[in-house]
Amino acid sequence: MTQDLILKNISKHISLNEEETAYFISLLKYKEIAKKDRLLKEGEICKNINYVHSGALRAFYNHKGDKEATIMFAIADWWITDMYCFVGQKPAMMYIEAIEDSCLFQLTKQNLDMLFVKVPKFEKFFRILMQNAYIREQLRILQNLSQSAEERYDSFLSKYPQIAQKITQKQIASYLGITPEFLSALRKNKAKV
Amino acid sequence: MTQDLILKNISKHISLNEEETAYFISLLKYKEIAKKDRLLKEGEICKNINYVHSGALRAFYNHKGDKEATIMFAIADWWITDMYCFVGQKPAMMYIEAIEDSCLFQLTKQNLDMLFVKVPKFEKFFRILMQNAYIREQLRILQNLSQSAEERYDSFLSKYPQIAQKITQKQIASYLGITPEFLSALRKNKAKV
DNA sequence: TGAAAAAATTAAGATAGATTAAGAACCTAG
DNA sequence: CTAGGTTCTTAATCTATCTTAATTTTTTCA
Repeated sequence: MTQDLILKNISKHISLNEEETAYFISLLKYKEIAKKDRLLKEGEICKNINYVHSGALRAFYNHKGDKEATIMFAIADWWITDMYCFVGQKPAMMYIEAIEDSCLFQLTKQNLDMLFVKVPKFEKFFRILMQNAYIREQLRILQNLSQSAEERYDSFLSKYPQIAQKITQKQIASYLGITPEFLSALRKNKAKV
Repeated sequence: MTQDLILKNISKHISLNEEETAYFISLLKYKEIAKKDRLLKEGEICKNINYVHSGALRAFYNHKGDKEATIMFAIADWWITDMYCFVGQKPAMMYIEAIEDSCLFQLTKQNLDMLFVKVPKFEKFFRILMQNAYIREQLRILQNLSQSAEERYDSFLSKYPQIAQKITQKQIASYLGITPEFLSALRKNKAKV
């Protein structure tokens, strides 16, 4: 367990002195989670924002108790939470589940708020993090509105090859908004050509 | 032309003293735009982020020269830009068009960057703005993945009644990701019941 | 005010993608 | 190493939504 990676992630956008670094580290909680275990369940208060040190996670929404809609994947060096419920400390709408054994650093809402007060530079860091997340989601919407399932599958593979390796077809399908059966048919078609 | 509204918008999340207020106002450019005119065209560098003082705007992506995908609407007291292209000062992917005669306050990227340096509180303001935008887009993705066109139409009407009044069926359809013909059929169905 | 343009509706035929069901190929835990 | 559970595939059938095209209604602006 080392904070090197998360500090490097932070240093992409802001520089911290020793004191600030030490304070930041003091607020982090280290957590290991086994494959298939859940970090967050629907209805629970979403207490933490999570930095993925290693492993892979998936956030999904369980629609009417059966169909799963995958909201996002997160692999090493990504941040993940149910942002809506985290910022409002409301019961979660989604599940967050480990796809592999994973190591995380967690920040509670309370600690993050303290961090913003004591080291205001972190406002900038999270401003950029939220900005990038917004841009990513907006691009995904644009693709969902304008592309066919096959085009979206191709985009996904070329944009997130490292993620595609780690997950099942079923999970890819639930991210693309199609059934696993239809994805299977798409793949068969592509293989032919 | 008065900055009251935009200052009130800012004061929802941060407080400014007189000097900061004056400096902020000095960076704003006031702009009026007539219905149907375009604030931004595909390929142009996206120079500004825009606060809507009055009126209404629509951001859309023009897919393969024909189908339009509406990314967002913005009415009074909203902010709008092509965020991806604004932050990277890249050629825009989208069009931004006035739905009605509108009045805006604009901030260039350069002025916004200066603002962040001189009044770091604005990092917090934009952190919250981006956070809310991210949450909104993520919720929209969730709905696109898990709901039928009719359910999305109902959500849109109940979430944005003020916007729904100002726009055409065609624009609603392009926001929902369906054809105007199909939306018309949905509406006919609802009217029956 | 009236002509032209744009939007909305209707309806018929087409299709992308869903559903169901069954078998084959895998994990994974005991 | 094996049994039971997932996951993946295949194929038939079904359905939500698209396409096209014609007609009506509404809006625009000269």
